[in-house]
Amino acid sequence: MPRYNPAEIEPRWQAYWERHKTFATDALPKPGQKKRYILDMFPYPSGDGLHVGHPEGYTATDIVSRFARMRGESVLHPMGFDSFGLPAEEHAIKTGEHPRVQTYRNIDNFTRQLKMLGFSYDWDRSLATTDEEYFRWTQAIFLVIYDTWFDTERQVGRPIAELPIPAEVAAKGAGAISEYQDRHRLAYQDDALVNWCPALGTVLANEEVVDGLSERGGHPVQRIPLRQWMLRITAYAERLEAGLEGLDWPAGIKKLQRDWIGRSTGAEVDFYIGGEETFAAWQAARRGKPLGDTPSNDVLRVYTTRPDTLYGATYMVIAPEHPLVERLTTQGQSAEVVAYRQQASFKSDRERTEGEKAKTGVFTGSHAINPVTGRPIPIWVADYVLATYGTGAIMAVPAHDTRDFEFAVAYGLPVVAVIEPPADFDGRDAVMAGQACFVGVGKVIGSGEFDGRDSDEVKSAITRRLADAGLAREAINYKLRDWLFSRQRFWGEPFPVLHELDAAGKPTGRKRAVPDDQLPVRLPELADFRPHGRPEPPLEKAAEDWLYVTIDGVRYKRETNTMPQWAGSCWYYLRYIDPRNAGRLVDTQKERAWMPVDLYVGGAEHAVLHLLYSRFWHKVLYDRGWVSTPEPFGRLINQGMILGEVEFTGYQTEAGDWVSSRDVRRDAQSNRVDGKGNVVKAVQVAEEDVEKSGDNFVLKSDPAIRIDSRAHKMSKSRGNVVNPDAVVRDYGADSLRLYEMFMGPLEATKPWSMAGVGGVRGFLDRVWRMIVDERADALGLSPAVVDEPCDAEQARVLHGTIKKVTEDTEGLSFNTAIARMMEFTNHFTRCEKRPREAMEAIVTLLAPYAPHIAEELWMVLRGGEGCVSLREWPAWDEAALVQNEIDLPVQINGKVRGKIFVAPDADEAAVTEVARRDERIAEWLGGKSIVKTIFVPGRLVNFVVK
RNA sequence: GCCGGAGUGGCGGAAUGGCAGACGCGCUGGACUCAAAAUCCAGUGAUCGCAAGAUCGUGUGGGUUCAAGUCCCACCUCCGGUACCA
Repeated sequence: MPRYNPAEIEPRWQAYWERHKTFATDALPKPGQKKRYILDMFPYPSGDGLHVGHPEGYTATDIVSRFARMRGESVLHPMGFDSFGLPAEEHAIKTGEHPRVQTYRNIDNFTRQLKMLGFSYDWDRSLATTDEEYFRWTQAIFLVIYDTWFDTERQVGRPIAELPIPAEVAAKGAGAISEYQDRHRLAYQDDALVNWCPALGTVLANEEVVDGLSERGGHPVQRIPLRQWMLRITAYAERLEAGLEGLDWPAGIKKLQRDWIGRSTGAEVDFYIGGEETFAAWQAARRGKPLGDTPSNDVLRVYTTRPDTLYGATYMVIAPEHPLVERLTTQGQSAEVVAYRQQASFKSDRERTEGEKAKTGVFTGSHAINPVTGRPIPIWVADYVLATYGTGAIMAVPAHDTRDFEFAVAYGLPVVAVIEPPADFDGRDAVMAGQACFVGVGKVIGSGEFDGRDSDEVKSAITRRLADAGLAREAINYKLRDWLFSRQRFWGEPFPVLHELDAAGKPTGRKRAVPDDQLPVRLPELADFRPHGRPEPPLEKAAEDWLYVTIDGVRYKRETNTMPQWAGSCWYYLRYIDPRNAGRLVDTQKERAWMPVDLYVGGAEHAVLHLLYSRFWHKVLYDRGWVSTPEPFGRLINQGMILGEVEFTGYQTEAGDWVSSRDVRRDAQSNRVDGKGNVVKAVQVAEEDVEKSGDNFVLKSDPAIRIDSRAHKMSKSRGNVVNPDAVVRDYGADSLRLYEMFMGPLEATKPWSMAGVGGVRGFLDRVWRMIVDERADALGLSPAVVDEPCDAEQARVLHGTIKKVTEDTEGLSFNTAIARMMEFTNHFTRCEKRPREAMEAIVTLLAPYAPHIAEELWMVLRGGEGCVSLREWPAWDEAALVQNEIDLPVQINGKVRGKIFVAPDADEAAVTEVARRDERIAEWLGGKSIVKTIFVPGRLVNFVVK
């Protein structure tokens, strides 16, 4: 009884592919073949093993890869592991087991699971970011970045040796030059705030801090300044933004990146703070002189995107950290300002910006002069202005900015409208009276010579006028900040940087790169992974012989920070191209041959950071001649999230009485309560106890009780996680693959359904029975499979299926391709005679989707002749698709009233003629006159009657 | 608040402006069986009707069109992201 038995078939074919290296990729694309680089976002090998979300994207790329190979393309389809990361280190702290041990154990498990699913990766190219041969090159790339400065004029990264040194710097000697270079490198050190948790004795990543408390333990977290490595990604803001244009990425992802980069255009304007008496003289002195890069010390410089509202600037605000705060604070205001600044310093950026809190601030006691009105306006300190954006100071225009308006209302500052809202604007009068805020475009008023013009047109006009007067200049700003690149962690790449020490063992401030022949800088062996209780990195605990090195007689201390997890994932796609190259990060010829990535599939959670960081590194490598394409990833697809099975949730009181979900609310303590305020608990309700009533689900036993139905994210705590191992055990890998592709569009969020897995398994069973004789003793062909050609209808189904599956696979519409293969199977299962050519074709079409069963059936059909995975993709015959008669809907006034059988290419006259003869149509037309006939050849005919 | 995405049978979903609900799950009935499972066949949006058939139907309200799930306007709900960037 040769039943379909995936548990036996699948491991056998996996072993076959591995033995024959079926999916090994040549070093270069085969001559004459199109190259296709198809990439998955590689996983972090967590201890929990593969999640069913992983195989979703991996199956999609596997189908595309197998399909491309069958169409004669050279495919590069690799897989690896993003294996640095916090969990392994935490595990080490807890158990004392080295992170490396756990990491590679997890990688082995992931590899086993991925192989179990039959993905056609070239496993010889597999890599892990924790491999020394890999991070040797991560360190080398860091040194390329370290060796690069950004030439703003030419918008290109160049070797630091080419950085022009100003004469006055050069005059001060080697130390000054080196310091000057350090200030211009794309990798530089700066003091930055880190999350230090004294209770845990460790520094935390931002993701580990929730509401100012540590995620684990809930201990308070302080922000303390520490010397950090930064990467100057802001230098590339312009190019990262511009480069998005040509990418075949989802529009939403591009927009997210654009918003993250946050380019805005406007003006920098200098406001005089030297007092009213000297204003005129100052103004005269400024005339005709362009604004310098550093503002003179008698002005407060602001950045604004709304120069058109300058006449309405009634006060100014500076950030609490602004360098001018102390100078601007008068004696009388000092106590208040000092207190306010101190209070603000306790809050993290996140706390300061979260929620729609009331705005707070204090008056400095000083005034600036509005350069266009000549009137003095007060300068306030408020934390709604961020020191890290623009100039850290703003001109406040309460009439035309909601934040400024709120602040002005709170502190009784004047609101002066300088833009008149359009006549049809609702709160027009309130705006004009200074009681509301209007942010739109309108007519400029109260602005001297600019009155009466459109506000958006005045923007540049006013900037030009001020620029002539030496008071402003056009400016571009980005929200993007430089990338804080160091972590105080053990399990990461060490920085290949050495800090020079003087004879006394004190740092001189000078640094040098670790020489290339000394890479990689390996992690030291630590006896103990527990935090040492100081905010410095764990590597400070390393043995002296690791920590200190002498080169050419100079003693150095190693950098002890490590790189963030992003580092390894920034460039892994390049290493796959040439994974064992010991001399270069990637061979130039191979890189030119395979790059860019043609299809990149992964979760939307990486829409911003990973994809932005990778693009940044890639552009630096491009500028420095290491790679040949300006962008790494040509086409990007985000797979949707897979949710747990749909759950029905009801609510019960303590006493066990049902409460309708309509009456359940959250109280102030966020308990669930019923209408009377009694606390209720959520309980799961079985599907069979629930029925639909109107738009809602209700309890069958009591239709007055409404039940919630929803699918939730899979989570351990919810207990709805689906384990791929169990699915493969119960249904087989082909069923898991096929189900995940059949659930719905790749990019959609969709709930899991184990019954649905059973459904596609049923389909594979049917395919099996269509071809295999299940009643025979040995594996052999069903007697229904015959060496005869298809009849006309079979040919139509066959060629229609080839066409649909080909087009849908190309378009990544896997769900509809599978549906079509099901229709094929339904049709041929009903046929007494199943022509061999049709059976061979369906097995070939199925091969990318369910490769194991396809190989097995191919063996049955062809008796072990070759391997279907490498077979040529079938072509369809358009001629087989044409029908000699179709049923054409006949509409009367847009409603289908009948169908007629006509030739597909019948013309309007013929169709009308046949339709009029049709009994039912004639009845509908009876006594009415046809005003108009709409005829769509081959689709329908519509009579408009009166 | 803002920015995305989505609302179609009991459920997942399908539909270049042209027959709404392909395909799958579930359900109902039938065949096979002593019986069950498995398999095969048929049916399955709602309402009315013995039937032929009719009417309604893609979140809501309006509009464009011979024709709207699809296009336009206004709104509602859900999901995801984001948080004072001047």
